[in-house]
Amino acid sequence: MSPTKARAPKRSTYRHGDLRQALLDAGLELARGGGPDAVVLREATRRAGVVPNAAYRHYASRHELLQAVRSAALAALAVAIENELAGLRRAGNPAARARACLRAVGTGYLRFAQAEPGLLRTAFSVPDDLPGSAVPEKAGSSGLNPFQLLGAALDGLVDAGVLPPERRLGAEYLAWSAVHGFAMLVIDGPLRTLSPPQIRAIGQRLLDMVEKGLT
Amino acid sequence: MSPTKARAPKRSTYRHGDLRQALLDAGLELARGGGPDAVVLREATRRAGVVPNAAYRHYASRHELLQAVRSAALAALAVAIENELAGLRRAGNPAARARACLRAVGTGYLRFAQAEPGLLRTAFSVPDDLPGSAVPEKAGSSGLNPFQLLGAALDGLVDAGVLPPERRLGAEYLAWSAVHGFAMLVIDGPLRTLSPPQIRAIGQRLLDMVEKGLT
DNA sequence: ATCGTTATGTGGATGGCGTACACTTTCGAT
DNA sequence: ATCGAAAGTGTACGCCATCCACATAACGAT
Repeated sequence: MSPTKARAPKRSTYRHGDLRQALLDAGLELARGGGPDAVVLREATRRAGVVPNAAYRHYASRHELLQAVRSAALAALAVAIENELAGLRRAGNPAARARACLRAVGTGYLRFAQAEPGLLRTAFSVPDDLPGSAVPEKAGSSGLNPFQLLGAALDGLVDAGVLPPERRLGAEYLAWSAVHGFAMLVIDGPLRTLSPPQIRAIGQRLLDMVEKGLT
Repeated sequence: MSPTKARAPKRSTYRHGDLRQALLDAGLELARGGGPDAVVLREATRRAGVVPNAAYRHYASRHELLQAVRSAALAALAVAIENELAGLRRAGNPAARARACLRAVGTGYLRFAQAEPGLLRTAFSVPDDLPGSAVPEKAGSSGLNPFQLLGAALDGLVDAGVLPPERRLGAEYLAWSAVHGFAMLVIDGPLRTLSPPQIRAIGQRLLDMVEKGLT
């Protein structure tokens, strides 16, 4: 018979090389497909070609692995936003440019939500226990997290004279809430069944609302 | 010794009476405390004083029970919003009244989010598989679900001449996104650590933004 | 080069979970 | 009184996270 219980994963080297990273990658893949609940420790070790317990040499628990996946997912979101910002054609008018920046942050967020719903859900899933800081630490390639990218865009609006300075404080929360809420309702909420074009259209109107309501 | 394995739950009657409802209640209680993941079938049956498998006479799977809990949680949200609307002092000006209605829907939503975070998270958790309609069916005591209550408030704005009719279509999505997103970020997102007064203040500004951005 | 030390994986076990199948008890219609 | 369906129980399986003891390979001091 073929060995039904191939318990010991076959690997040329006893050492794995970089199991920690391999587990993170596997976890990200799982999260991509099924959100935070799909990040199953045993499955991650399976994919890394290693016995379940090996994971505990690198993460104290499933929650720690999940936390690492969360951070990575958040960083991926930051990268997506940065890409959106990078693809921005620079309009002459500073005010228009500042507005475009804010919109780019929003559309980057929404684009990511549609492209990687599992990762977005994971990034913002509850950390089960950890108190955690008010705002995520992890950063994208530019060293900024999504929240900071949004803040920068808002600063730009103030500099361009579009947003009155007295309305700047806490404005991140307002803009973020609108975009995040829409993303969530679209990903797994009641707006799930809207067609992609509908979603894009409403997304644009949402950004209109934010822009108008904020300034 | 006390019987370590009290397998057969002690009940005077072999029949339970209304196990279906008892399981729903237990599930709601679990969801209240820990969100959708806390709705554990075995624990629900335990609380109902019944063996795990008994649940399958009333729900085909854990997911079906969870779905029932979801509906109940959504109905609870609708009730909370209705209460907020009921407590509204009727201003003379129709326009002001319509605005107050919209605000009441928003504040009811946010109040519920703070009072029952577990239920709100459960109400909007992903239904795992079911396609489901675009908008929840279940209703509060007035027979309307939260989405419909919001729609009614927006209709009122149009009637009062505050909201241009051409902006009415899809306006629910915009308002809902903002409020829902804020609720989510506050419940288990990065805004978790804000103080309740801060939250209330920002919540009001959020509603300002929606009102201004929408009309 | 040798030899511990220690980091890293393995094996085996425990208890919780969802759920399938077969059995038993009770209720209500006949 | 009888019998069939409805509701609960028992047993079992496989999956999960995690604990403990053990094995092995890589590395640094000698």
